Amino acid sequence: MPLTDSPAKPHDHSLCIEDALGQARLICEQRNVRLTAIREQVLGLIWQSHKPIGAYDLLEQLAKTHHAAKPPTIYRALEFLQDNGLIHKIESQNAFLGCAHVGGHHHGQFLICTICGTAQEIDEKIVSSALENASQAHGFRIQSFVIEIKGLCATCQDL
Amino acid sequence: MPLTDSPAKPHDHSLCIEDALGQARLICEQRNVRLTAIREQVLGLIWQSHKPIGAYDLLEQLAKTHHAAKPPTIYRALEFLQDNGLIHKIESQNAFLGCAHVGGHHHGQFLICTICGTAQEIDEKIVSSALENASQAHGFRIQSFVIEIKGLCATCQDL
DNA sequence: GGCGGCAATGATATGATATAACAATATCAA
DNA sequence: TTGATATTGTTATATCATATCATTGCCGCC
Repeated sequence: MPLTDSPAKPHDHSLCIEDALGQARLICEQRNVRLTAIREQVLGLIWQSHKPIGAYDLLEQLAKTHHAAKPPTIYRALEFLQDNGLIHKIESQNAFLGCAHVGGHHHGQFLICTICGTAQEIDEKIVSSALENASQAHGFRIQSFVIEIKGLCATCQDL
Repeated sequence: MPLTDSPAKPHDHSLCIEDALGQARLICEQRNVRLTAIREQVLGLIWQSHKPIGAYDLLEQLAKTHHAAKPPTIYRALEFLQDNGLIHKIESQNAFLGCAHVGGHHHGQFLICTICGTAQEIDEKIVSSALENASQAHGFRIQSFVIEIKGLCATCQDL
């Protein structure tokens, strides 16, 4: 069962990527949307790292094989991937990350290490229900949320 | 007791502003840092709205009375105000908001209305302890966090 | 008071992130 | 095949943010 839940643990990351791409193809087929070559390539580039990656860094990578790539090329692919729940944007870094829980509801919770830069996506019921309770207490109805927790991952604490 | 906890409730907002500026002067005196004219003016401009405001919108306002104002002018003031816990940045909007709980620890929790744009700062123990629990479960040590909840405020739900 | 050091601001330039608008091409169903 | 729609190409520009160095202001110290 690849798509390891922890970027901190060592693992064969090429399996993560293949798995993510495989899931993406399935999802897109189910949703009847087109995972075109550009979109798939961008998703692959995003999955090559457990760190969020910026749009212009992606562009630089993409441009190596796709000479015509320009900012809109990347941003369109990113928009598509977000709309279909395949990636998340880390708002506090203007950077993008593969979604570790495709298919589910789509607001992530992220643990972002301030040393190594990895971002681990979690999906903790205790967090979402706390948000729900707190919001209700203020008469507020949730549509979505941004949860970005900064600190030290297990590995970097031991350095 | 001004500095109302809910921008949704009607209130005399000029009191909010005066109160915020008064608190800011106190804090800066205590911390032995200078709340200069520019910094105070920027803080006042930020407090004129319960909506997060962008740096260039602030610049436009500031420039009306301060002809020399340029982007660095604003960003320096914003940095100072953030460093001293007087404002927050809303990461998902690249915009700034007065801090409703000056003096305390400094990561906010925000309820942001997708209709009217107001952002209410809350400080719910249930949320912070849920984040703490969830992080610990993953061996992660929290340094700070970004919590931005989007949805409908009480007022806009009734429209 | 004047002088030296540091904090704050001025000024210019540029970097980094993101989108608008329209043209050209590809895909696919009828 | 053709027409409708989605995708990509292309150019330009909007928006957000910082680097750098010069100048000014503040304040303690002699």
